[in-house]
Amino acid sequence: MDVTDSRSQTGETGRGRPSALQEFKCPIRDVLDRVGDAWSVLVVTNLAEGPTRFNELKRRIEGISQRMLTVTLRHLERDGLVSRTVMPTTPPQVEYALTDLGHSLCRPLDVLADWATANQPLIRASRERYDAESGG
Amino acid sequence: MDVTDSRSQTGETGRGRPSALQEFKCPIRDVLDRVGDAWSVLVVTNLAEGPTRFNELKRRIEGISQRMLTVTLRHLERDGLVSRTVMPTTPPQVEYALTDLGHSLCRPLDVLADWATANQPLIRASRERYDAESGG
DNA sequence: CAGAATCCCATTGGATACTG
DNA sequence: CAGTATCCAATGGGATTCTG
Repeated sequence: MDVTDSRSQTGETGRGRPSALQEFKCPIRDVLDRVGDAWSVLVVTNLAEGPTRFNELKRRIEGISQRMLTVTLRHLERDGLVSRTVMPTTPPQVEYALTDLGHSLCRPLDVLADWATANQPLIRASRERYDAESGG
Repeated sequence: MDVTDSRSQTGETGRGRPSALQEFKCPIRDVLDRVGDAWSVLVVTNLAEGPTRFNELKRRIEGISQRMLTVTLRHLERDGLVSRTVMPTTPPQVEYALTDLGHSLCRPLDVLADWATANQPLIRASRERYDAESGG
């Protein structure tokens, strides 16, 4: 199963990915990795509005597969960014919510999003210019 | 060759990855992707100190492969975050530097890094707790 | 020095089917 | 509803080799 991360404790897979920076390169890389993950950001953003149930999240984050939503939520829960509450009903309901730590991430995320939004036009333009010069 | 991104213009690979959010999900995702990329951040951080040549970068970002440094620099150049200057010497020297846009990214990056640094202990602790409960 | 090209395995992640 | 398990295609990225 690919949900378990016991691998990440050895820090060495053999070849695969660097794993290098994970340990000795940049001590905060593993934290940043979660931000780089597209789905994680989407999930955190959605949960910022309030506690949400599994399928509601799945519906809102249109395009995410069931598997990735599960995996992403597990990661966020493991990191203490998201809490998971099971309601003993039939059928069972599970509610996900941001923890305080999770909420605290929203600010840095907003700063980054603001930068991205503000500079997206320049970046897009730069890409078109680059592609035009390369291709022609 | 995997350096070309003509794929990203169609926005559809067939199955592979979502590519979904790339276009219609989160318009700034493609920008954020660059931040999520471990190497990109490392390169930008290093260039923030001043213009640097290829092999000097490779030496400083210990662990990066030649291929990934090339690919990463191309991406950053395409996005207009990094400039590439070829000095007509023998042997040729190529100097990479942050553009104004590249420099402007440093602030949001710092904010994020500060958050990561400040909260890493909590996250680590949460992970250990989670792993202990799951494993035991 | 600064890359480009090739080879190839490891991880990613969608699709699908099954469970409590 | 809220997952878990399995299968498999596509991508990521290190290692290696070759060039101007």
